[in-house]
Amino acid sequence: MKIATWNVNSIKARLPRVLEWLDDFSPDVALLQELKCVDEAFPRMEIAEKGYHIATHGQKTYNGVAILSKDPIEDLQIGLPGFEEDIQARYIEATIRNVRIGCLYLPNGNPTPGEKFDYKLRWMDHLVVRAKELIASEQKFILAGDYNVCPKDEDCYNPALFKDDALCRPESRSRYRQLLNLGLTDAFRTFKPSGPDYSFWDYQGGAWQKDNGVRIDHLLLSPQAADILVACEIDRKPRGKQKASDHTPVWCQLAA
DNA sequence: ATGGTTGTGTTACAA
Repeated sequence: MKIATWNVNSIKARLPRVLEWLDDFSPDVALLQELKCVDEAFPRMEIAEKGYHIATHGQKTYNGVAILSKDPIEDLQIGLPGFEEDIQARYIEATIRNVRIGCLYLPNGNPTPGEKFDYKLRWMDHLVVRAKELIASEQKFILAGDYNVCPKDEDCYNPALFKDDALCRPESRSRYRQLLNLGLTDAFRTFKPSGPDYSFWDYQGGAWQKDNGVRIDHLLLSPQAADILVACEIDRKPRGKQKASDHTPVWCQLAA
């Protein structure tokens, strides 16, 4: 079972890239972020034609998350449980083939300090609470998406430049580590314990050509899911194409 | 350097 996460930066602008990726990579589950459209505007028909069930949580202009799945989508949950007052469309969760899967788009949080950074930290606190609940259920689960967190300096091409960036701030990193300390596994680091491997490159300044990137898209696995993890990779190919998203897909394979 | 990307949706804001 291949599960991929991809911040597409507008599903409307990215539809040709997404459709060719579904053909080429053929994920069993695709978790998309930054749809930038309401549910009614999601290109449901084009994606269903590729053989996917679809669940979306959209919003006008900003944010928006979706789950695409070859298998039926069960027990759909819209929004982060316990954070019902959040009006931004940043979380969707469902069960697919007996695996609980959360698709998240964490707030960017810049500039720091400020209201946006406070919102990011509050959002992460609620995510930790949700992760604790899922851990207690002892089921196979994955929390994947655009975390907007560089876990360590090695996940950033220029840590000094990002010293005060919300992606690298100690407050963001400590909350990310809280998730790991609950027993969650960073699927990517299971196979590549160290090194510069990025999932986002800014559109500006030739960042992609210079490999000036950051690793901020993650798949975190519960112990029961990590037990059956067989692969995890960053697929750089989509980032090199015309009209690319600024993020590239990250995927893992479970023996399920 | 007086620059600089992309997307949304109207001309500023978010990333």
